[in-house]
Amino acid sequence: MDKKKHLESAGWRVGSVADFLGLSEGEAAYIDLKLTLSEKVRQCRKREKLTQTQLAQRLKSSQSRVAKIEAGDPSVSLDLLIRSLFTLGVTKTDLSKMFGEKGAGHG
Amino acid sequence: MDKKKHLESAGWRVGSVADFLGLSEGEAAYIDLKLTLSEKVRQCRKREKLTQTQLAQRLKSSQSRVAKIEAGDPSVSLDLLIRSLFTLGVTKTDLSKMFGEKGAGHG
DNA sequence: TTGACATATATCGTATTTGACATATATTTT
DNA sequence: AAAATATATGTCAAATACGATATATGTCAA
Repeated sequence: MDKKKHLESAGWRVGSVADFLGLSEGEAAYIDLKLTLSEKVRQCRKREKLTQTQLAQRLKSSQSRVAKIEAGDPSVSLDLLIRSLFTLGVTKTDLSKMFGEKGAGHG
Repeated sequence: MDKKKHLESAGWRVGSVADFLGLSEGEAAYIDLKLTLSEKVRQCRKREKLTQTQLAQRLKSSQSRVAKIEAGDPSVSLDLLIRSLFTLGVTKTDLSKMFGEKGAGHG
């Protein structure tokens, strides 16, 4: 987790953040994954040169929900995140690579 | 291909092929992914030698829902599937491998 | 500045997903 | 065999995720 490193370098004692918030390892990983994928949706949408409205049409959703997808809003499910990526042409193999890397890959 | 059989027995409304009912390519990939992950949940749970009831406790869910997770029931979200895997100790890297190894380039 | 377009945020009625429960059916143990 | 344990299936009210809509803010060109 390089998010952890980042927090640590900012002075947080991060080994215990999840505990402090009452989050299990699994819950933390789940939240972390959702944030990672929300960034990927924005990346892929821009790569395809689509507006949020255009992506929303393909998803049969709305611009406001796409905005929430990309903002990492907690009301957005993993289902919608992954369907968004599939709709943007991402394959399972591509997704696989996304899981391995993290964020913008600076590190 | 017995995947379709499996899908049908699990209650998915899968027509003869993924096409002529409005099942887009993205939607088909999404359903396929869910089925793959449901199998992984059972594998991982058994590897950990847990009962459905024990896993349900860790998930703060119920035995019947865990049964549905593993049966590939359509009422089970990707969120719950992936939270289950994380709860079973699967890492993002492990998940990455799951995505890669199956159905990536189906005919 | 204005106007046109893109994105963010809030609310709301609806649809889906949820845990809980009951109960049926394996499966294992004694 | 029966008892104990594990898993499957169906139902349902409540929680939550949804698309739609309105509106605010941002961006960029005329």
